[in-house]
Amino acid sequence: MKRPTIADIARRAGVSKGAVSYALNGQPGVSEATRQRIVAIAQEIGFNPNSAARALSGARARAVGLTLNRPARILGIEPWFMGLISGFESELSSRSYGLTLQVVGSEEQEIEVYRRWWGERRIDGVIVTDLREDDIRIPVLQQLQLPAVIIGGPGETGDIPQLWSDDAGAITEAVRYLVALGHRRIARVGGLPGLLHTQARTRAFEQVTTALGLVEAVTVPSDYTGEEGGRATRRLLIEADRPTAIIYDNDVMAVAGLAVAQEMGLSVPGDLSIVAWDDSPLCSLVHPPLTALTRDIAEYGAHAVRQLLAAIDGKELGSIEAGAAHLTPRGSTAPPR
Amino acid sequence: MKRPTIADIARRAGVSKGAVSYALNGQPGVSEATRQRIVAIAQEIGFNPNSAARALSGARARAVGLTLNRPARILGIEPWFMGLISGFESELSSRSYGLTLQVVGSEEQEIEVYRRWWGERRIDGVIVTDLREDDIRIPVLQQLQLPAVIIGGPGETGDIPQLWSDDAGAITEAVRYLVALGHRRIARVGGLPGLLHTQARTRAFEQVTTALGLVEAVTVPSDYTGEEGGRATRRLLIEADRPTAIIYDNDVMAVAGLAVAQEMGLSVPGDLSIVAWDDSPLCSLVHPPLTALTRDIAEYGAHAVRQLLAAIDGKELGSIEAGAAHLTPRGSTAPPR
DNA sequence: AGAGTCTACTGAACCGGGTAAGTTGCTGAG
DNA sequence: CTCAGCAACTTACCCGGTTCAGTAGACTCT
Repeated sequence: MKRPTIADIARRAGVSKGAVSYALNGQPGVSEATRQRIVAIAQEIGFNPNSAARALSGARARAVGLTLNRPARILGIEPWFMGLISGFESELSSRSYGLTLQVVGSEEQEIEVYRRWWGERRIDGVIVTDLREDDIRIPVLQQLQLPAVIIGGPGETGDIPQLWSDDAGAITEAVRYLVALGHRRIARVGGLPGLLHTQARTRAFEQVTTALGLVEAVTVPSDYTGEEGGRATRRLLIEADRPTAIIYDNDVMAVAGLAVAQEMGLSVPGDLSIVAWDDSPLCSLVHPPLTALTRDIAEYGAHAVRQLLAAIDGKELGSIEAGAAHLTPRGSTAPPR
Repeated sequence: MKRPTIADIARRAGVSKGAVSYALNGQPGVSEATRQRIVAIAQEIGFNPNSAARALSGARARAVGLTLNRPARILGIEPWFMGLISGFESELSSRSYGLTLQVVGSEEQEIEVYRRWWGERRIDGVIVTDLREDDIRIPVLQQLQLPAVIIGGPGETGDIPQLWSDDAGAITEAVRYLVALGHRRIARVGGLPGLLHTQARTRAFEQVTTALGLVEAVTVPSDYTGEEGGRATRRLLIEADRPTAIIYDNDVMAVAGLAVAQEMGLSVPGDLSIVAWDDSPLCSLVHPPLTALTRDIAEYGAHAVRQLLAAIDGKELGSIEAGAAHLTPRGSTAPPR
């Protein structure tokens, strides 16, 4: 089956290629009657503009890129990325932009992918996650002048727009809630310590626990995986004065922590209360269902795409703070026995 | 920063554009000395061929497409798709192909996406999942002559190559194992009944349970979500002669089933044994860890991509049966009390 | 020596859109 | 009547690769 081109439409409409292009793109230069005739023909023969030809002349690829820097076995179970992707899509598909994905193994590889995408003109912009201190990806993006939006932070990103949420406020709410229930020994199992949003959470956790006079409110660094989250939990629970509540930096570690508690014969929430960061179906799936810090990840992703498309169009929206996560109490939190 | 083109290389090397193209693509027509000089210059200035220009002349977009037909909230937690994607990537990135993703809401929408991708020449082929009986996507793919590989089945797909695994063998192994442990009342919570591989599993489950003389070995249809899986489990466990073992068609439903059992005060594996289909970190995350039917999903995906790239190159590999899943016993199965 | 062959290129067309510049034909003002 | 001005086009070139049809020069063969 041959793909229809604007030349086919032009022939059938008895006009030139240029007129067809003007008509289909809503540009002035054709009469309303001709435009409607051309649009009707395009509809009829099922015309879709060749994206390569368009990209070649218009310099717009109509696609954005996303790299996933996580080992394969974690990706599958991390609801976070898929939630983001769904959010991206909802915004992209309505403007008929594509999403190009690439799994990478390191930040260096990620940079290589950005360079290649840029050189190939494959994408118009990228969405960057996992912002770090002195992030080595930022100077590359600036040098390439590749439109980008960074999710995570806040941090120093030069003129690259960011999107972050008020993690400090959320964690403060969670700690206050646990204290109100009567907990005094609260611990936290953190995400990758190198990430800026993890650091922001750690600082906020320290501040609020100090302010409330909680002793031994430690953060155990971890890496978002179930294995590490479980190990960290075990280390916390074998202490003589073990915590009565643990806040986890993601849902996967929280579920792993729940399993460790059960394995050690502790009842949740009787002996241990659990709060997960980032609500996902996973939290409602287990027994007891987990109290979580909920935020709309898909909406978060959609927001990032809107910022990116604006940047691509040359309209800088600047950095934006999205709504903070809020506490969704479920069965995993209760007053300590 | 200006993107380097072959014209830049040609100027610096003192040859024509054509010679540069031959040199970089390993075509005959340039001397070895010239080729090395050109490659060195390309390296030095960081040249990447413009993918649009390439697609426009060579008719190869160097990208493959994947649609995800699941509601957003399920996608995040279904390790299956992300596992597949990781597998795709490992094979695609080594040949510097891209992966274009699109979330869709229905098969009709999925077909629209295929038509658009084809018209736009955005991709060279697609990977199709969730094969159904009399699948309406197949005639469209054939009409468009869009190279494709179908994951799932086996079923009638005309000349479109398929990739499937021996689900019948795997489920037979699981049932035999449970019977060997002493179980006589075994139930199954199935996936979406419309999918061909679900039907194959259902038939095989019926056959093996009949052959072993198990009465009341029912399959409760479900939809792969935790909610539905939990509901189906509850329905099974309130029966007077409730099953002592349940096989679930995916890991998410199995975890939900475990939670329901715990919520009803049943011990796993004491009162109820659980087997999950498709092993993922999720199965090892919960307590007790779930016995699962393990297969290498990433390898499965990589295999599909190899088939697809062969089809794109005009070399039909035909339909292939991948290795069957095998049983990984963990703490969720034991002899019934 | 002259014809034929081969290597190593060059030049130009081509892919399918976008768009600046040019060309009509018509209207209306002076 | 003439000419400016405008709408409604057409023409032609551009994007950056690939590829086919030459062609110059070296080399071989008789």
